[in-house]
Amino acid sequence: MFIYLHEISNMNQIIEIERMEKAAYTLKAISNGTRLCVISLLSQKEEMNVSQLGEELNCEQSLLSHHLTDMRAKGILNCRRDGKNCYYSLKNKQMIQIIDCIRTCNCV
Amino acid sequence: MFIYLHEISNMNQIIEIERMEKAAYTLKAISNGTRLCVISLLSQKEEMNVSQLGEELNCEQSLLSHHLTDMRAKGILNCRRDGKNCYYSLKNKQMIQIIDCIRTCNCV
DNA sequence: CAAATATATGAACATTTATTCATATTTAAA
DNA sequence: TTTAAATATGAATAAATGTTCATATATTTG
Repeated sequence: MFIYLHEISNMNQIIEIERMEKAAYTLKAISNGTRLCVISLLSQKEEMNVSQLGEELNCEQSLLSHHLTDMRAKGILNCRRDGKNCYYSLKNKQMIQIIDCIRTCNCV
Repeated sequence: MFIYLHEISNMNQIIEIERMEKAAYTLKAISNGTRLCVISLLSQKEEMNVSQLGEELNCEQSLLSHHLTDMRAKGILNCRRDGKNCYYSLKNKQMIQIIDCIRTCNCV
């Protein structure tokens, strides 16, 4: 089955959709209270290990680990092992902007 | 059952968690390719009716309607009826910032 | 090496979100 | 005043996310 380009009403629009899909993928990965708190904490503290995060967030070990593992898999966090501990940090400092944006945005 | 304030390790943290939960609520409501496209379009065009949005987004009528209704219910969009048409617009212009933020953020 | 600590993993289940389909509602126009 | 157009709604289902629990892995320490 063939698709002719002229049948596509607006090529730019299609590319925009693709970008928005990609953005949605990242947004989904942070659209959760616990995850946003992790990002917020890491925007202040550069690096924290899982136990530290767990204490601050009052989040059960396994659940937090799942969140962290997933955020890491989706390119939001970095992880570095030091002995028994794993230190997480923001992969992309820009992510803080989203938190700031949410903070200043009067919708929140 | 009583809760004593001194048992709460960090009151600010708790408030932060609450804020992040609220932020997550809004973020969830926009963390979808189609929804982000709606916001993006409305950041350029002020107002669009459902048919116009449907054409641009190549999205089935009922599905789009569900998205719009939900975004409206969650305080993201406004809706105004004019004859047979319903015109949607951004309730909060600030929402554009999130789109911009996503655009410039190199994570996307 | 055995025990303890920190963290990860996988499976099962619960909850949310997305999608489809059929039908209802509203308004305009023939 | 029936018909068509634009949009909404609800129920059913599918797919994605969140949560829990039991257990695994890695590392350190006695």
